[in-house]
Amino acid sequence: MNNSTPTIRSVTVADVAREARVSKATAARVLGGYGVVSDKVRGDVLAAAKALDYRPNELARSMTTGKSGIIGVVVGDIENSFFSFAVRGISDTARAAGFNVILANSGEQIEAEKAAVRVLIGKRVDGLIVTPSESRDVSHLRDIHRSGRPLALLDRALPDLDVDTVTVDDRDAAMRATRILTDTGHRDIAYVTAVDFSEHEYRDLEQIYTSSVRERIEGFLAACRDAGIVTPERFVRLGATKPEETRAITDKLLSTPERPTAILASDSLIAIEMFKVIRERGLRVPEDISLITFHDADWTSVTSPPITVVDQPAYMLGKVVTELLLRRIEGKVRPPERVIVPTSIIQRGSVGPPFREK
Amino acid sequence: MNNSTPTIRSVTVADVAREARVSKATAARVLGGYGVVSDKVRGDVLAAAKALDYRPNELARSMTTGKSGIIGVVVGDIENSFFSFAVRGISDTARAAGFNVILANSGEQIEAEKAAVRVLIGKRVDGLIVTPSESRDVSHLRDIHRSGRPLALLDRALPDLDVDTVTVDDRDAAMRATRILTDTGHRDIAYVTAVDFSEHEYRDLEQIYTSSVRERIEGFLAACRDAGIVTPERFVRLGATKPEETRAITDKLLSTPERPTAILASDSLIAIEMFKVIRERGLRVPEDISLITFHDADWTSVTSPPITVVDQPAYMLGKVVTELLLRRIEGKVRPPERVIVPTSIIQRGSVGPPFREK
DNA sequence: TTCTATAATGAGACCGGTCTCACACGCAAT
DNA sequence: ATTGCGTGTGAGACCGGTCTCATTATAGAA
Repeated sequence: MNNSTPTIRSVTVADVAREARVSKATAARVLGGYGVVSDKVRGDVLAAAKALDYRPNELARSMTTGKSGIIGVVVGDIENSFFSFAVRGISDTARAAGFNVILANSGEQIEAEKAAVRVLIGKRVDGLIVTPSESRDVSHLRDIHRSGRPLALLDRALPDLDVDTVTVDDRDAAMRATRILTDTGHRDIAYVTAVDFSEHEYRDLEQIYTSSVRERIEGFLAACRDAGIVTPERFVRLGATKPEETRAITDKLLSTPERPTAILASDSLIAIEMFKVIRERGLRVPEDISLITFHDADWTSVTSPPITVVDQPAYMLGKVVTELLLRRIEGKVRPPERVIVPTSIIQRGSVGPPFREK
Repeated sequence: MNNSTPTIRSVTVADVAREARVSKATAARVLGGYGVVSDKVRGDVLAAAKALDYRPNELARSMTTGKSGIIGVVVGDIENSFFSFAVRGISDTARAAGFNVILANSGEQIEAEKAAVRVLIGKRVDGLIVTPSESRDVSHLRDIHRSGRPLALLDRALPDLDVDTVTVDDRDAAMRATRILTDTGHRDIAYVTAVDFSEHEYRDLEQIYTSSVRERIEGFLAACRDAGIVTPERFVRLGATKPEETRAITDKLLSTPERPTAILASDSLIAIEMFKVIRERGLRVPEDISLITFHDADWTSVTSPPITVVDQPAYMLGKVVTELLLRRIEGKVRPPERVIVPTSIIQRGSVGPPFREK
């Protein structure tokens, strides 16, 4: 009697076969649902399986078939509700197709991303969905692709990597959001984004290795220039990766006498922190400062005033990227697709004309 | 040249062994990091592995060892930020111990929960963390436990199932929150919760099969009775599982002339919807109606006024339950633990004396 | 009746690792 | 010179499925 290890050896096809008095091959046929078997034998095997409470070992099944039924997902930050929704879209779509999802968080660190990819490849996932945190180092992604395992990119495009990609119209969305601000009369607009960077100051686009971040800055700057604003980049701030960083950036931004009269935040985590700082400083939105943020997070509709947002269809993004990946897993050979999902702007109450005592 | 199937057969230990001119067993020894090998051979094998870009097949490894390095997690609703945080706590703790996580969403449906458990068992996860949606039907959980696979329960206890369990002090938390309301003078307090139920009316505790929901109702009713409120159950509402349901409940609750003067919401998803309805009806918080909710969701601190909440340490809950599970996976034999994590109440501005034109 | 096509079943290889066991070799003790 | 022991290596079974191929039984055709 071995009670040190309580693990009971699980029931295998061989056990069922023995119980049903048929060969392992035959039992496997009915249990695996392939090949042909007579109705009588099928009944016997099924009865034996039920009696023994047989549960197929998916691992062993995966070994031979080479398919694991698992999709690996690497996102930048699950805590960000934009990603939560995307992941929900991925999970739902995958599950509907009979796939499971292993989720890994890269924390936007390239090394963590590489490690996650390695682990998932080791687990022989049937395909990967990645939110690449950098466009400089894509060797690990190229490896996936080369190994024949389907790869699809979410939210961020990689110019060097020609695979299925689903993004939103970041550049355009940033332009439209900025235009709302300039049309209302703003000339001093801050753009605050989360790209990992030691300094908060922006120098030029060459610093930015994340496509979505870059395109949004481009769009922001373009719209500003269209409106005749001279050096719009003076109010671009990077590195709002954590609440404390965002707070520091916001504090500094609002402390100068020629502070911006409007802010465009690149995600809702940044915006909520900025909103808190704004309120703590006794400033009013939109009378003292206007605010627009990317992502229609739940909180944006319950503040006073509610916040004008760029609504990114995150769930849809996840759904579409998964559909693309699944098609490729099914072996359809076709040129890689680059889908750009349109965004819309939900105008609420956080934008007003600039306040400026002259 | 075979370009119909781009899948390149992956490099195996046998390939590496051949390249390094050693036996498969020896190559496996250095690659797997077990047994003894001479330094020379180790070098040869490692060089061959690097040259061939060998990646171990975790699936095959799991087959023989019986361990998959995966923890299965079944939660009620990932969209709920309480669970997001808990899952984050689980993921972080698991990853730190070298485990991966497969996440499944039950949507609080017992059948989906059973299906998820079956799939995860099939994948031979090393252990499971489940948020049981019902206490009536626990056969599938008992099966896990019986199969020798460690199981730990999150957020909800099961009286019949003696396994590691981590919950919060739901009853006590509900009492404390209610007492804040009664101390401020409220006599007509609504309690709105999310348990799946066709009707919204509450009859008795026998209806409730989810421990946390039940304990909270108990706590709420007890605190009301302590304050001398006669039939506190008249304002208990069930079935706020979706925004539309919550909206319907809230509308009905606020339409009657003897409407409640305070509300206690069992989660932040319910509370945000109620808050919206309250505002749409032109009611003010806390002048016209007081509001407390479970879970310190981000939005609760940016409304005007900010919302008083029961702060549940969701991340900590996930962390603790994972630690318990990991210990058991490591084979430590010990009696099951039931950990109750304390909550705290964060008083903000959503509670005031009852308004009543008499 | 004999031959052949077809259906049903069994035997065993295989997937890619782990791990047990046997064996060869070298060196110290007897 | 013989025995003994430890170290390093190889051969091959094993995990629990899938799947190919051979074999047998059965029915229909010649």
